[in-house]
Amino acid sequence: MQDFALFWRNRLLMLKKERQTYILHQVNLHNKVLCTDLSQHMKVSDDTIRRDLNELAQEGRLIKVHGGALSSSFHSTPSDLEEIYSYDKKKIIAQKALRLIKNGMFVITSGGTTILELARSLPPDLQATFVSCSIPAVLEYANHPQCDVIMIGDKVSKNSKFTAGSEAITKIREIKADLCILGINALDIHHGISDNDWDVVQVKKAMTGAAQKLVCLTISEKINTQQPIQVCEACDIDILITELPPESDLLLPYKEAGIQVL
Amino acid sequence: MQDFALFWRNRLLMLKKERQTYILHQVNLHNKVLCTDLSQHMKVSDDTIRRDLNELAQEGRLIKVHGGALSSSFHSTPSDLEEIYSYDKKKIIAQKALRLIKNGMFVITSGGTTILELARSLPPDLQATFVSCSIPAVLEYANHPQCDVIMIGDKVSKNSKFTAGSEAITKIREIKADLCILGINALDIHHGISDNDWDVVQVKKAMTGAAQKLVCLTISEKINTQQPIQVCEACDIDILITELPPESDLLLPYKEAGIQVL
DNA sequence: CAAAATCCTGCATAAAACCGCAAAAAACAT
DNA sequence: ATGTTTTTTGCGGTTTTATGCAGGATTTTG
Repeated sequence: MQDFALFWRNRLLMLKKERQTYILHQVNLHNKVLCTDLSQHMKVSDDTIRRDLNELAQEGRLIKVHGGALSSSFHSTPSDLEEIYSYDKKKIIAQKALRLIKNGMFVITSGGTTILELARSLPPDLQATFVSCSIPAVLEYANHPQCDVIMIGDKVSKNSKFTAGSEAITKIREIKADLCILGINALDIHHGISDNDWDVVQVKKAMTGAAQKLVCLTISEKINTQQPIQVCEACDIDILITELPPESDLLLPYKEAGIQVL
Repeated sequence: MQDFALFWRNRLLMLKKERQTYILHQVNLHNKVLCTDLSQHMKVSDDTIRRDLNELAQEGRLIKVHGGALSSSFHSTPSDLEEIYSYDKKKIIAQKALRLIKNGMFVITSGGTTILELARSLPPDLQATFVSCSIPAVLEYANHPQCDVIMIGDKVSKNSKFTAGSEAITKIREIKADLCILGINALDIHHGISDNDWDVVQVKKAMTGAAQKLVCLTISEKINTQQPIQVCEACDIDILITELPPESDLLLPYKEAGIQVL
């Protein structure tokens, strides 16, 4: 009977972190959560949930509103200023990445603002084929006069406007591109590339295996940071591009790990 | 199953901020919104909507006027009267088509401005799944708070921003949806539905076979016109929707051919 | 100018957020 | 182990927020 008690204790009491992970999952899935739903669902008081939401909101992982919370990616909000701030950096990154793309190449890319900047910067006389799951990226590529564009289809993940699912991954696995260019959200020498969205990670994982060379684009702020879910090891990266000069100290460990830094 | 309760409560209750985001979205799309429309759509009182509009107006996100609100982005006078006129027709068509879409349905649609208008008019509490090859349409569906969206992937046809090819057609053939809703460019009692783009026709052909019911949307100007390539026969259509009242003379032949006219 | 629609203002109410506080649990140190 | 500190959680009471409703004022419309 002690086992029984233990069972229920394990069943009913969710650790704080467990709860918060679950909350984030729900928020990213449904774009919104209600305090009352969550408290009923995991059998804790409203206050506890509210405290969780406030903490998560303070970390910027969601947006707290009266009655619940909304996904932060859902609503274009204060982070826009920061986006504008790093716009210049992304432009530099895009320029560096451009040098890798040659005529006739087959390139598979992720989404994200850095990739969008790359797509906008493509020289008009380039003739290449781009593959992506990201709807905004595909639209941007489609504006190019010469390049071919292939959209990977599947269920659309609404907050981030990209397709994800087993169909998408199967399709990506059928591809062997010349380059895979990923915009990444966290890179650490030990934890490799990581991200906080399950679907994004699955797709990126598939993409890393779908090309001869793996190129990663990121602003330097994201270097030496981690996110919950791993995409791949750092040593899987072939080329790393940031806005910093290649000889910067921050990048030294990655060079030593055999990554080409631009 | 516990998720089920959460599921429904999420759909019944709309957070204030959620509402306001939705309102802004509508305003930016249509350049105007009516208080009464909004309150009916989201099933809250006029007062609540008015308060929302006032708050948003105070933040400068829109311009409050008697009876509703206008987009603040370009309050330049609606220059193109014809544009507005055909917009009204399409809005009528969209409203009629809405009545066919029930909760839980699986709907496959084409692209085009009429379909876009339909996507924008979906009631916020609808829960359905939409499949499409059209990138603008998918983006529009993805803005809906509840509906699932599936993008069919393939090579992107740049001028019209939709995917087409054998992969897409194979994928469409795997689907059996409740409804297929096509925005069409030409309809004639003898030549059926026709279009002028080879890829569009191939995709539409596949779509007509991928659903139990075929619904066609078109403004009356396109009735009794022809285009070079045929999609299907007129008698394959189950339901025809135009901006005209169903008893209009123009539509008589189609009724006689066994098509339900709305 | 009159009727209809829309708005504002205050008020009532229910839900949600906040504030301490105390108990329980977990982590830590001895 | 055992006692101490820290963290986490739930509870009661209070304050704030969100929303609908009723009326009278105001605007639009024909």
